Amino acid sequence: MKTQKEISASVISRLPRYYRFLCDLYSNGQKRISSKELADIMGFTASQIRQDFNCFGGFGQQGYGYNIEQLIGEFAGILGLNKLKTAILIGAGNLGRAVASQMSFEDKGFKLIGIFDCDPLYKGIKIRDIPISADDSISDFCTENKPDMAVLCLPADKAPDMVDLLISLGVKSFWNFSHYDIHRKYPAANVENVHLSDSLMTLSFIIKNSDTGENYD
Amino acid sequence: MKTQKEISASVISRLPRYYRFLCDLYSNGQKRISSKELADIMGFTASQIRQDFNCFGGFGQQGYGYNIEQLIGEFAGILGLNKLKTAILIGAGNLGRAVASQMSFEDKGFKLIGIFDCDPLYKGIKIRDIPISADDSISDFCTENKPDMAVLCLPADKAPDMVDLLISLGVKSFWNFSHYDIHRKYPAANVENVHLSDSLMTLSFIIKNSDTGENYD
DNA sequence: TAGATTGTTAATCGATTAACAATC
DNA sequence: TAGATTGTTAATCGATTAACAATC
Repeated sequence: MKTQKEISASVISRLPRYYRFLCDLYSNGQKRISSKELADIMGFTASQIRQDFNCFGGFGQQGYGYNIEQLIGEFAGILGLNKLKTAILIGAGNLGRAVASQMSFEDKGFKLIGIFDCDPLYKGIKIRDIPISADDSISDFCTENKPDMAVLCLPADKAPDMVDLLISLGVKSFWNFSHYDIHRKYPAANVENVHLSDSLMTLSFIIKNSDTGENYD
Repeated sequence: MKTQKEISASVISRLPRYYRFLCDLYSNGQKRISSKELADIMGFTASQIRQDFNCFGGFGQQGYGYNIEQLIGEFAGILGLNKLKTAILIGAGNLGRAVASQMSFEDKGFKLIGIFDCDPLYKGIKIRDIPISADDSISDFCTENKPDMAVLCLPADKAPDMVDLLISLGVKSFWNFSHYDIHRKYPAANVENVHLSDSLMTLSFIIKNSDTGENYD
């Protein structure tokens, strides 16, 4: 097993995109692709694509290009999508329910095994066959089921205590939709933040700057 | 009005974060901050913060630091949050309803003025006092109300036609939760993509690499 | 074989960090 | 004034692009 060393943040940020575009191409029936062609589709340079791919190994063939099906397999491995990870959802509000019902966790190797909310209103309602449970059952559930990851869809003010609890119960990874900065207190935790409001502010910035006549594409 | 020139993508990506942290500090009652202190909180270097701020002007005072309230005002202006932009939501499924009901559009200068879905099941249901309308009323609505931005919460297969329609109706900006690549066909459009599945794959990658013993924080 | 395209090294470009004079 | 901290220039570092020999 080859040890990956020092993959830069820039490269990492492009990996899911490669996977996504390659899956699209494959489902359109395409079998092979050159770095040049992929570059045109994705808006990168061919050089960059070859550099990125060669962080992980020589997947191509001179004079031919890359086999798309093989590449998809390689990237699935690189991203760890084939590795089973159990997940729980904390917070069954609008966003939590949307994430639980729409996100294809399975495609990424995650299995959702529990949903929790402090509001008794939701208790017993099922999403994808998983009943929403009360917050106070989290400890027992985690002790028994040892989930790997928690999706945090709860308000920022409730997040700190919840993270303390989950960390103490052995949860090491977080998909964090709240605005609580987990890394500050727990630098060793695996954290991926989703800040929808940051994204909307970025759009606001883009719009403002396009309005002033600066071109922006 | 000073023309902004050449703000790099790296700087832009940090702007919402600055705004968010500064608002937090302000709501905690803090009045001033030095680049050093902000750097410690945000995990940046003080140098970088001063460089970033000075893309937009000299907001600080030697020997004192930065006035937080003033900075928030500056960043609101930079991000265009004070500029009113009207928005419509396309797609009132789980995710669309979550975004419509939870996102504070107003804080970012956006006003949600219409919600549309092709499923007649939703017709008439109100979210935040805005009734969900049928898809076929979009043309008339846009002609009359000229929305600036559309939030796309519809499936990728329906996105291309919808974007064609919206562009033809004068919509120039998109907050795009679908996986359709708008920029490819419309490079001049203002687009901010939200790819939740990319984010989840990134977490999968982080988890996989933490498991192999590589440390990752 | 000839043509195409990779893998990889070298060159360029840009972003981050360090340093320090200016100044509040 | 002395101390602190900015604004800004210079140095470093890393990422992207270009080039080309290797090879299918």
